Amino acid sequence: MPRPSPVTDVVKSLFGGEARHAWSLDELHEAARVALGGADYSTVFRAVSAMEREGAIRRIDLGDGKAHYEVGDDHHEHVRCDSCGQVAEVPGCVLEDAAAGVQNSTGFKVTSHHLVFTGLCPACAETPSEL
Amino acid sequence: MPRPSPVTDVVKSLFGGEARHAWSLDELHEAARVALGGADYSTVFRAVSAMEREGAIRRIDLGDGKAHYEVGDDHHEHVRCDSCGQVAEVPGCVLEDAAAGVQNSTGFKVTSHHLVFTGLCPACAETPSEL
DNA sequence: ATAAATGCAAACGCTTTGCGAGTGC
DNA sequence: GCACTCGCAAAGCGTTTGCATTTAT
Repeated sequence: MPRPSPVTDVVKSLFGGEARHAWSLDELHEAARVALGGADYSTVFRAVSAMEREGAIRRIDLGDGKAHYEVGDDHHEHVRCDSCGQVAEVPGCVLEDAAAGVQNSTGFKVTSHHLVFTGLCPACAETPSEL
Repeated sequence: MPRPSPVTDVVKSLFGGEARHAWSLDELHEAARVALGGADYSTVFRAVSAMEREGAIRRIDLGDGKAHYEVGDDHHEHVRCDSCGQVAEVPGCVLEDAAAGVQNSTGFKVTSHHLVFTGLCPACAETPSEL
């Protein structure tokens, strides 16, 4: 077994922790950097890659050009704030049956889907001046 | 006014033409290169950017890491084949009301969404050996 | 001359990899 | 000594931009 792996451990704990979902590599890197005295981007990347390979986390694309990762237990969709970038998750999956419809209308055998709602989070929706 | 602009013209015509949807820059570049004797990637990019700026086309993200563009009249979703990458469009928009649900459950003011189904196109679903 | 389109090459942002050094066991 | 993690630096990949050239008016 591996012995000390501060960076990797921190990354793992980050996913274990709080309600934070959909980490980007930047965010993970920054968090790791803060938690320890410093951590390299590539090390964080490798930790994340390993976790993804093991199936512990899943990579998702939120349409902002960056890769995001989240713990891969349940399947759900996301809402991303156009203004601040905050991401929240949508409780249920509204698409289970929609997939069937798609299959009928296009002939594609739908195996998965990828949905992101965008809009404004409660906070940004209130502030008169957005970005 | 601009005078001769072979590349740009070809790009525009490509969008006007056939049933081809969701062009990637590569595809546009290749098509333009074939149509004329040659065309530069950046020129194609600029033509596309201009069209996007004018609202003639819309950029969409199909989750394959590349930018895709399509004529921006109606709003619809996509199905992309995991095997060959072919993209088909899904007739209706199944999400109009779903967005309302999301808004209720998350508090986000949903202004847009971005959905891509993935799976296997009819052809790839039949062939026993896929990529 | 002027304005515009083009090609070329290089910059960029983010992801990914090669490699050498440090370190528990 | 070995296996493993880490950091550094550089490579990749796709997108974007700067600049000099050509060309139709």
